[in-house]
Amino acid sequence: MTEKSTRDLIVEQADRLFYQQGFEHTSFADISKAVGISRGNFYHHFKTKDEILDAVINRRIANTQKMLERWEIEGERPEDRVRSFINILLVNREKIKQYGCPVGTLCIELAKLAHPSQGGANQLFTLFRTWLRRQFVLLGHKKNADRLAMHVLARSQGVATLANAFHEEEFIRREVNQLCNWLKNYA
Amino acid sequence: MTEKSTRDLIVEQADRLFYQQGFEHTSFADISKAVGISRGNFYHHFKTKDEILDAVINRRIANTQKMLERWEIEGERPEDRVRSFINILLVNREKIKQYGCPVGTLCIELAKLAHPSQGGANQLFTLFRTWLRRQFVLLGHKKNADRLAMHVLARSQGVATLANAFHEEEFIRREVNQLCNWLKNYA
DNA sequence: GTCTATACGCGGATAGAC
DNA sequence: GTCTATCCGCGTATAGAC
Repeated sequence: MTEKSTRDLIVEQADRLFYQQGFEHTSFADISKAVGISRGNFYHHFKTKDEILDAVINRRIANTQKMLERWEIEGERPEDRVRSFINILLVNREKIKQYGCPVGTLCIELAKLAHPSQGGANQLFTLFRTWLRRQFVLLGHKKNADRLAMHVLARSQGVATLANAFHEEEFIRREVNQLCNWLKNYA
Repeated sequence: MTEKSTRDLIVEQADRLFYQQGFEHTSFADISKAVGISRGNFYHHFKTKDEILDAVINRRIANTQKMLERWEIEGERPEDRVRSFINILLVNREKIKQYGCPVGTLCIELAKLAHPSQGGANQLFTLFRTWLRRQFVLLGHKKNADRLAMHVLARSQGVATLANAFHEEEFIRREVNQLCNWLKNYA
């Protein structure tokens, strides 16, 4: 069991704080306090805040890829795998009600900031899009695979946004069930 | 034709800038520059930035109410009115691709900031929710009216978020058509 | 690698003249 | 009502000791 490097700890805490408080609203002081190091030490690992953001995005991309691979292995049939995706709305419902979807909210924030790392954040969406598309191809919907992938993505984003605003658990359950029913038409 | 007061001009420009750049990212300097007044003059009209935010939210609430009333009058049948709502995704597609949905993105930002005006921003969602619910009641779906209203809201939010990330006009058109088709089941 | 001290600019907010 | 001048704290970033 190798110990986590300070750098890893910084990225880990920044990841959490960017999600919970937003990128711009999170200061170096917040992160250094969370990690338990001085602000000065910080700059030994990252020169700018934007560098931390890129590290956080890369971390999220790596974690997402691992998760998608896991779903690919665990889900026997493609429809089971798509259901794994839909179900994160339920699995993470508490966090979503508080902070929204980590992918959607970051992309939205970076778009408003006209931030250079927008593309990196959007890659997270693309990861899901490509993975979902593959599942629909496997289900025999090659021609409409991308259309169907985007539809599932959009539905789940909408649920996350309204769950964040209204905090209604029943709403999430209902929409998840509905989306799973919709999926049956293509399985 | 009465002239616009400076106060109105401030709220108008703040409204635009909060939408385009986000609330936190917009500074007093940005707003005063847009209005063409000095920063000091500013405080004659608003004591704090939060006061401007509240004024912007109230302006949006008033404008939304007017729009909903207009749709109520213009749309003969309830299904026409719901279609007016769905169609704003197309009417405002350029702005949505650039800045997302004004309601959704503000609510998400204020949630991350744990801002006291969250409730005010969420009221904008409630306005649409209540209005949509009434249309579904008129369509004879009294029991499921709120469920259907939330479904339409969620779908449109999801489309806005992905349109912002991917900038794909075809995606918006497709989803709007699909949602209009879905609506036919209830009309 | 980690710390303390510090520079520097910006954003929010105030005072007071005109 | 509008302006200029100014204060103050915070946030990013740097220098340099240990």
